[in-house]
Amino acid sequence: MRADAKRNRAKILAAAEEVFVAAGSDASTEEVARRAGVAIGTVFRHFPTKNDLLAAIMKELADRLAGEAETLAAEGDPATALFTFFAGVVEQAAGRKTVVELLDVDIRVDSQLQTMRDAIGALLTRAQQAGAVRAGVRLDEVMALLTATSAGALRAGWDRDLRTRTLDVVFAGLRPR
Amino acid sequence: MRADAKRNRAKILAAAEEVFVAAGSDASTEEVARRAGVAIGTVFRHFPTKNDLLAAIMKELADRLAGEAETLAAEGDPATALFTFFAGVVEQAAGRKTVVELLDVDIRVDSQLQTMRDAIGALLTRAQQAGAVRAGVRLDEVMALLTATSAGALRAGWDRDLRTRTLDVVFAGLRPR
Amino acid sequence: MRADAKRNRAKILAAAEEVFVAAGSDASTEEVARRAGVAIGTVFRHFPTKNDLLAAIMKELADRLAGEAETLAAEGDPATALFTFFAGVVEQAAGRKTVVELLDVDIRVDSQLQTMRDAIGALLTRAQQAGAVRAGVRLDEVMALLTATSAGALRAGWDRDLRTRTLDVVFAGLRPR
Amino acid sequence: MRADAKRNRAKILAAAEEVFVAAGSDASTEEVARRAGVAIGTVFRHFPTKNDLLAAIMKELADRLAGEAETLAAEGDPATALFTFFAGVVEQAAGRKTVVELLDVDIRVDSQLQTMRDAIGALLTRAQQAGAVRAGVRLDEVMALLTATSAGALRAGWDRDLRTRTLDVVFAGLRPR
DNA sequence: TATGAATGAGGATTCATTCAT
DNA sequence: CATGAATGAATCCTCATTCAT
Repeated sequence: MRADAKRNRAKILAAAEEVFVAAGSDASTEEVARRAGVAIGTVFRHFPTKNDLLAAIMKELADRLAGEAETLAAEGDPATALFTFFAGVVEQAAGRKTVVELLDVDIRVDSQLQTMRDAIGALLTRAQQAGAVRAGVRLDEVMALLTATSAGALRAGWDRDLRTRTLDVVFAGLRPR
Repeated sequence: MRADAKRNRAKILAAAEEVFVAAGSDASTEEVARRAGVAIGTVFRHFPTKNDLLAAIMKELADRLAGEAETLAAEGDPATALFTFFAGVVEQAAGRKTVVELLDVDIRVDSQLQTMRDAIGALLTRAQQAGAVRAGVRLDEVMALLTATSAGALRAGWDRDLRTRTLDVVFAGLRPR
Repeated sequence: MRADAKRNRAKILAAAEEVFVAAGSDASTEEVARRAGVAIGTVFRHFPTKNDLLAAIMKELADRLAGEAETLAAEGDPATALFTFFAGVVEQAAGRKTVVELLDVDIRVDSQLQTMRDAIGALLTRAQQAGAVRAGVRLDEVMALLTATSAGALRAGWDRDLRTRTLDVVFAGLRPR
Repeated sequence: MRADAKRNRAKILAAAEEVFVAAGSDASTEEVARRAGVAIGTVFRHFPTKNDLLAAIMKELADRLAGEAETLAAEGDPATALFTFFAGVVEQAAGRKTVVELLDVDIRVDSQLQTMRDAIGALLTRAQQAGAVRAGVRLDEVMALLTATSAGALRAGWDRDLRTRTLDVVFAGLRPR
């Protein structure tokens, strides 16, 4: 791929994230093109269908989150890393920096997203080994809570205080009694 | 309003709930009319815009939930009523019996929904008085968790086991240490 | 169907015939709407896809031709009726009064067009019984020649003289030696 | 023109014939480029518009047919050469080996195609001199019948038997009584 | 009031053509 | 000269909304 094409691809992805986060996944592809500063044809050259574009955003997001989770698993304090990660994701959602709406679609099914699940799974295991999370908790419900609260923060527009208080409850629920 | 008009209004609301729950809020108004057995013009006579129709469904839902909450507040065990209610809402969402997607839109703003908030607030207060919920927990985060988990159950299609395990965490987080 | 709707349907069909004959079957549906004096949505309400519209024109044409053939079979001179009909079809094609382009699509397959085939078959049989057409000639090649010459007259714009001379050859080929 | 450019031109023409015959003349130029193994820009460098490309194919076809006709005129039996040529063209059309769709566009107008007309004219003259074709038959209707039956064989997909029977009628019509 | 036909803006997608690399 | 990315007009189709019947 040529340099300018790669640059455009990135611009389109960035614009798409903004647009779809702001207006939901039925915002128009035209709007994405406008925000990216390219013609509509360019969007479709890079992503042959609108769905491909949405999938690409999802993949990007999953990769980014997986990276963050892996870093924390490698470097962070096992007792707090999961909570740090969790809060960070919700924070990003609230800041419209990510596309949480897409998180709850097929997240357990799509093999492309397995990496992210694995990374978060590692955080969970380490937190449990450190005694920071109850042994009975499984990855499934952690993912469920993560997507649910991220989506809430994003769509319902929870303010900072509400986010904190809500996560307090969730984290308390995860900790051993 | 004439009797047949009132009957039509009810038919339309019922059809709209079915349709929007089944196909998301961008199902067509035509589809609602078809399911209700009326012509499209009749739908728009009762609800001048599609948004009005969605709002009416939301109101209906809020009223129904408020009723359930009030009943539980009046008759239920203060220590468990909130949890019972909470689980019931999530269960309805999972069973597509309600329109949770709409719950997180303006739920604190819309004065029409105040009643529901109040009813749930009463459940919370009583649970705290009974020592079943930590004193520091506020209604805002309870609502946040309720909408977030309901939406998750609905959209992401959590199965019964996952719903239970997820709510276990939330409820543990609400209880005193 | 309401009276105005029926009127519009007819206007659309007429416009479509004109447009598709003039510009080929990839003329735009917009153009048809414009020519019919209705909005684009009206065209699609009557014919949900462009293909449905093309099919409807074809059906209309087939019905009209079947009617003409039946009339001639009932009333005309057996020895000349087939030739009269044949020449009439080619003449209509030349006058852009019909949509010959569509004739050669699936004409033997589509059951809706069977009627027309049958009517022309009757003409052929009677012509053979009257000794005006060789016994060995089958309906298939008559249809083939009919569509081929009609399409030629339409698309290649044969003038009157050329049409006559071309049909002279064909008719001579059909007659007994 | 450089050697590689000439080679590209040929590759493009060959690919275009394949593509347009297979998918009709509204196949995309991209598809032609892909089949030719060149970039889209190269196609447009050689043929500034899609129409130019179609015209070039037509010219090629006309030249090839003219060649065949000339060979037959020089070497063949005058009494059968025209029929042989005629049947050969229809056969090629049926075998998708040529682009008959284009034959009926401006075939009398375009001076580039005069050669082909002349060659077929020679076949006709010789056939008439040999007494194999009626004296009154003119080149125009022979061309008309040729294009009409070729187009029919191509587009309507006449099978071998139907082609034979149809040409039998045409040839009978051309012969003296 | 109910009906359902008409409207027309909007949206996804395609493709001939241009032009920077 | 070749490449292939970018352009943007054009096309099919959908759907909220209006309005004649």
